[in-house]
Amino acid sequence: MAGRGAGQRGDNGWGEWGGYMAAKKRKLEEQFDKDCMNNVQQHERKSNIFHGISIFVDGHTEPPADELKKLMMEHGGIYHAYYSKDKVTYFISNNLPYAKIRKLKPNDKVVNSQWIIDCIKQNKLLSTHDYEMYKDKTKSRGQTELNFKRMEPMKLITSDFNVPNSDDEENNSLEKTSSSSSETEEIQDEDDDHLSVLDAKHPKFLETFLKRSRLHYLSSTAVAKKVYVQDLRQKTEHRLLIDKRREELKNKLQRTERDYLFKLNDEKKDKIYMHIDMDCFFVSVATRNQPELRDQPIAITHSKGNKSTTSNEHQFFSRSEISSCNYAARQYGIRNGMYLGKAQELCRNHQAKLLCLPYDYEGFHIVSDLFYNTVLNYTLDVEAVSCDEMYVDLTELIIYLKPLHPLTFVSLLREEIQLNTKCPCSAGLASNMLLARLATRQAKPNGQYYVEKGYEQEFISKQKILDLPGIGLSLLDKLQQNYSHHTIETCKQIQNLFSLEQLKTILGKKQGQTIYDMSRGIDMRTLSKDYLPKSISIDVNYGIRFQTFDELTLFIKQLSLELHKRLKQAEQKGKQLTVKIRVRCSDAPIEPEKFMGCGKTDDSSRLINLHSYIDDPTIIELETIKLLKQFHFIVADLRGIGLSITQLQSTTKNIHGKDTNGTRTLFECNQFRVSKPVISTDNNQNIDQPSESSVTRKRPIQQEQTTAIARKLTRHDCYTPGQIDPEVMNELPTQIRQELEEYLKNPPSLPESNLDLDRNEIVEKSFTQVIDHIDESVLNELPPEMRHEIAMAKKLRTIESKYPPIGGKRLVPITNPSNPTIKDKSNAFNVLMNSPQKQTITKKTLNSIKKWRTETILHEERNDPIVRNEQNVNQSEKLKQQPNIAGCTSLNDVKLMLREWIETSDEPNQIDLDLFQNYLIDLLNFYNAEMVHQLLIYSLLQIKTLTKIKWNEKFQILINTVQKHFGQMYGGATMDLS
DNA sequence: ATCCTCCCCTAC
DNA sequence: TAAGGTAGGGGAGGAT
Ligand SMILES: Nc1ccn([C@H]2C[C@H](O)[C@@H](COP(=O)(O)OP(=O)(O)OP(=O)(O)O)O2)c(=O)n1
Ligand SMILES: [Mg+2]
Ligand SMILES: [Mg+2]
Repeated sequence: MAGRGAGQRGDNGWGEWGGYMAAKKRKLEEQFDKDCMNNVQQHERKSNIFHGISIFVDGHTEPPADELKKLMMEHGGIYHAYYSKDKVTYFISNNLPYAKIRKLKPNDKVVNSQWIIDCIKQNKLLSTHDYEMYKDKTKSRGQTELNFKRMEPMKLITSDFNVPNSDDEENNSLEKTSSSSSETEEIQDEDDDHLSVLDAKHPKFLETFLKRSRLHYLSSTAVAKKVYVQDLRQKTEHRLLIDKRREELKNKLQRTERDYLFKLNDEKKDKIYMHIDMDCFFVSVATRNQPELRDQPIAITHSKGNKSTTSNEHQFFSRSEISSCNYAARQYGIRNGMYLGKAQELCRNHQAKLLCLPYDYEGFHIVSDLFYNTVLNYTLDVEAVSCDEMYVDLTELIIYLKPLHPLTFVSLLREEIQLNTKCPCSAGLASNMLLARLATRQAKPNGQYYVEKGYEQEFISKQKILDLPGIGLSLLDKLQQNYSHHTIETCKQIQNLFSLEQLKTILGKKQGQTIYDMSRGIDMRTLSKDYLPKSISIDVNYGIRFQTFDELTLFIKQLSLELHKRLKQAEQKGKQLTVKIRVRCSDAPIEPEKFMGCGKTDDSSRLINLHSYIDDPTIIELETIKLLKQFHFIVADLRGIGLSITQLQSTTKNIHGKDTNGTRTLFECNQFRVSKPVISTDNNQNIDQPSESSVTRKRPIQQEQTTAIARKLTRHDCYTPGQIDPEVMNELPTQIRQELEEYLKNPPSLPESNLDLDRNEIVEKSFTQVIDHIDESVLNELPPEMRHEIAMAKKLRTIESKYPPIGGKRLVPITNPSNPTIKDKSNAFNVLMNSPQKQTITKKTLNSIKKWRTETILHEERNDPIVRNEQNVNQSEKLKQQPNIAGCTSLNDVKLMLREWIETSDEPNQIDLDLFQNYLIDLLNFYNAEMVHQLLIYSLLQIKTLTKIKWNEKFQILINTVQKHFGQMYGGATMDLS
């Protein structure tokens, strides 16, 4: 109460707030209208009271950060998007979490945002004295526990501000953390890392994140290996090397009886596939020089695992993910991908201690290269799967070495791998890839298994469905839905319980067929040897915490640049850009359990067709922002973003992809390529080093250019007349610039964007951005009209209803708006606000629910597959649900709501209008034209009797739209509304 | 029918 | 604390 005392706000204060609220839309309009490429924003200078003051806003404040930013700029101050020790004079925060309070340095001042408001109100720089928070802490460090107790009253004082729900946890964690004597040293050691260590606002975030992300490592190395194998395949030197190695092997082989007995029935048709995979790869690598450790349970995590605890206390449950765990750990039920906390718990139950080792990316590289090269020394019939795994077609090799049992060779091969890498691996052999892969599972750890001819049926029958590649919990769940009386587990059950037709109905045509085949051990795939990328993308769903659109823009710039680099590296350009966002579900807490994680989100994506093949970072950035603006989301709620380039075309290869033997570059990820790969195997027979062989290779494009262009032009209509062919520009030194110029001349069209409406929506978006930060007590004192507006906006976010597609223009048939049973689970607002134009709300909403279920099942319980599939809402059932608006379904309720709406607003808000319009269309689709008719009549009557003149025009548009829809349904008829 | 967009799922 | 990326297959349902 102190900060914004009642006395202060009386006349002046609230008028100002009102004005402030009213001015908001205009200001935000300005902000979003400005050139996106440039973050520098012009602000009208109103005073200079904050001259020399710079602030850093942390946590959730009221008003929100972007408002504070504007206020600072308007009054001569500086706003920093990211904390920097030297530049920032004040932290602005209403509720620093304890973790951050702990790290405050002696001179750091945390000031309540009210200070800024009050300064502006009085038009002078006030002392921060009365606004400082956590003061005691900053004066006497090293006595954290005491300090905190003295801080308590301070917190109480600020209790009329938003207090994060995490507060309690923080309090609880105090005793333990504060007693550590090394606490203060830690603080001093931290420098720029100071606060909010690294979220996506930090300029180095992306770099750091990618460097540390294991999943990024996996993705990038998988591609790298595919490229590597493909490159090698075209090298004659390497083929000679293989011949030599095979010859050597043949000479030193010591055959036993089984070798002489082994025969392929038909050397032309029979196949021997091998799937080979390193055992607990990351752990094996990390322990390859201390194999004595391997008897105890080990996991690879980012967390050191020190905080391991003997209690179940919430705050010590580590959400650091286990990348890989060894077999000693698996014995206790620990699995890859499991949270460390859970693993520690499992260990504790067995009186064991889990050893946590850090990632050794350099080691992974070395071992992975050795692993690949050891195999590739014998054959090029290899399909890379990942850094620790590949398929090999052994047929030809075994024929060459005959008489030889395949397992004899595999034993030798695995021995050699073990020798070279000091890491174990396992291999599965069979007549097709599927069975080979399943055999590997059987073989692990450190073993091999051959599903020989005649044993295939027996083998497949006992396999678990979940072990089939491509079948996960979701698909299994779908099957389970149809057989609730059995627990479906094995392939045998699939064989017996489902006909092909059934499977196709349940899972779709292709997946049905695939599962039908797989459950019978049938797999007709062959090694795919021609690797052609179909998409190149970058996703970040971690550490995404923005407060202003500018911060987001800055991050997009980095993403675009990174994506550009990847395209370059892959020598690809693309014609299509897809932007994907993840937005915090409204029912999800602001901060998820996992630190800096994305939590439960609603996802949306949208693509744009570019008019030419591009890889330019600026274009990517520009288009991304354009696409981004078509979504409706609250910047602070953004939790993830992804850019993807598709419709790729090689910049060096023949267009028709008819494999011009040329030149494929090694698409390697620089972050992880910390040292040159070790290429020598023990036997000193080497394969060319991947990176130098292909990355630097000059490409022979000139000769092919004209034909390439000719072919391309006949193949695609991707060039508008008069446009310079990018293929030609390609070879010019100023290529990028020209491309950009060209692009700017002919920007791709955004089919349904309507500028006016766009802007309108963004304003609304910005408005909704604030509503969460409005305190209840504040709300109550607002004038009725404003209160209503806020209430409506809030409703929109919590009710199950829909929001019109971008541009609001296109009329789409909307079949089903809502389902009350979903209401609490899925955030309709995010889903619907971001719904694609051309899709029904129904579908998107249903998907969202499904996803919610799956995520609950897969993520929260993902290591506990027993807990799944309960409340599945039948889709056809959903279609029968009443449409509703703001939770109202009955005619009377809706009428009451309408009346309130019309009564309290002089002018209808577009969001509300759209909401209503779509509700009416829902009703039509629900064959309740009668209700539509009554509601429209009623509304018109209200507008008339309450003399809301400004409503007429907008409402007429709504009516026209509804009429049109009505006409479509009823053969051109119109409703009589007179 | 087939294509297109926007998803979802799976795998490492 | 923690580093939840990405490629590719495929389905739903509207557009053509
Ligand atoms: N959820 C996962 C799965 C895997 N990986 C990483 C770590 C693994 O070591 C590597 C290889 O994955 P595998 O599926 O081959 O698993 P492992 O090699 O660890 O064990 P296995 O012996 O079962 O192959 O990928 C990961 O980071 N997160
Ligand atoms: Mg493995
Ligand atoms: Mg593997």
